[in-house]
Amino acid sequence: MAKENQFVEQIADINADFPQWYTDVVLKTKLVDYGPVKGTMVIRPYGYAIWENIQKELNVRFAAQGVQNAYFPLLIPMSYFTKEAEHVEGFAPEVAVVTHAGGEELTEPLAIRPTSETIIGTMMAKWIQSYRDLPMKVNQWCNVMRWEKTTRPFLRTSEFLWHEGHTAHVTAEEAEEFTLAMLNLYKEFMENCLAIPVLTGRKTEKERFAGAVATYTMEAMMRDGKSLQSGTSHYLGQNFAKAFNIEFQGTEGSLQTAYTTSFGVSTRLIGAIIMTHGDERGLVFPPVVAPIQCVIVPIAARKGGVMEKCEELKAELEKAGVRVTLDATDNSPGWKFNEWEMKGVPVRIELGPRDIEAGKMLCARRDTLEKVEMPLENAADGVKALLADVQKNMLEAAKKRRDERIVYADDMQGILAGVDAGNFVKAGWCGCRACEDKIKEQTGATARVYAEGESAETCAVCGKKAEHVIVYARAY
RNA sequence: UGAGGCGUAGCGCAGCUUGGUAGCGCGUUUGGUUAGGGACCAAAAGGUCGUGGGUUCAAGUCCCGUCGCCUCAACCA
Repeated sequence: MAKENQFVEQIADINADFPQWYTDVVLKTKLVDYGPVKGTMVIRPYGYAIWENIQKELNVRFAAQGVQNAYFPLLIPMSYFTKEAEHVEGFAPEVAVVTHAGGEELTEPLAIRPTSETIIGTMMAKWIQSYRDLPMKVNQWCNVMRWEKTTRPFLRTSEFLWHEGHTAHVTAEEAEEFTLAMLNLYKEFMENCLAIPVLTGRKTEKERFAGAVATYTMEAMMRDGKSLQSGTSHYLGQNFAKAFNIEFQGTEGSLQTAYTTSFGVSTRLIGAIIMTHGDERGLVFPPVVAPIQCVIVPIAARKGGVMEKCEELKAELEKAGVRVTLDATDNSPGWKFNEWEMKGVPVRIELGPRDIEAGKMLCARRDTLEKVEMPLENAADGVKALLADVQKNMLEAAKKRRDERIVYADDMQGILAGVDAGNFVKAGWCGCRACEDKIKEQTGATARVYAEGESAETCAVCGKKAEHVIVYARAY
């Protein structure tokens, strides 16, 4: 029992102190470390592998939508930002600027990109002349920098990795349609790859991206009931196209202005995975993006034939495309069980002399902590089926946890009580900014997303006729 | 930027009230015994106590400054 407590002390209690649990778990599992500059993080191999898996999954989906990868420069002339009034106002406070280079002061300061609409808009203006050049769909995987006041690994760092897709279209309808197509692409990816259910829909004016006509979001519920904006897709209308002169000749010869979109998800998604699925033992990774999908723990490893059999099994699983590791360290089996559970590996195989003799292996799944015996024969098939079931079960479990915590309220008291209890709260809204501000002021909750297709009688704040239903939650 | 907390070995901490030889646990290294839920024995390595100044015969400890980190609020993916 004393030993048990010793283990528990390694990470904070997830229920008692969620923020501390989060910090403990990301550091102790070696996903990330702090960089020397405040707000920066080092993404360590175990964490970066998740990002690479996310990239792989998204790239396939982008390609299917005709989006091509490219790369644009890190440094953007400051003057580009001033071309779109709302955009510059929204980002000015958090832009880092290079003023000196080569030992001299620059004639024009250079912004380190906080996002690339301005430079990509400039380049698109150069590349687009005819309706035949449209639609143009590019994406880049890159880092961006936003000088944030307070930071947390993955969730909010000064520098972070993301992808940003940018498209230009002939008509508003086509651009809007594409904006929603990307939102749906994200939703499918979140559910099938990360096992994270999301609420999708439009943001209120207040929460809209600086310079967009409409911002669509996906909101995920974390273990503590708070919401995490996990990705956005923006319909930019002609705001940027006009500012950067993205113009083309149409079929009938007249000069027209394009309609543009942008969309992105970031390394914040790694934080979302951790805070959606994690438990008192540590991380729980969905198999599709898990850096290691299966770990083999040899039991009584020095006994004859055990390591050989483990190596054999490892080779078989590798051949079948399973990301597998054999833990050949000298640590005790119990130590390894706890370690790999903390690291969130979806399936663990325990293989000892007794199993080998019986032609079996013991498989422990991380999501439910159940152990099942499986035949060693055709082990890869069994493991792959188990991984698939873990993936499916994780989404279902997360969806169930979330749905139990979506409640309705019809006044301010109800919203406050709801978010205090760690819920998403749906409530009627008249549509005015004053009521939206008042909710934030009095409850700390913000309007996360419109609950589309739902209706309510009255606004929870002013009691006037409700025009919309809003999902309110406290957010990261 | 406001409020609180913390900087002592790789990690977690004690020591500070009342100044007097730098400590504990974990980890690491070496050798051995172990092995189905964080094993054990023995030996060893590892510190300008965040940093600058002051008080003192003497500062991890007292005083002043400064830097950094964490949590909570405001801003944000």
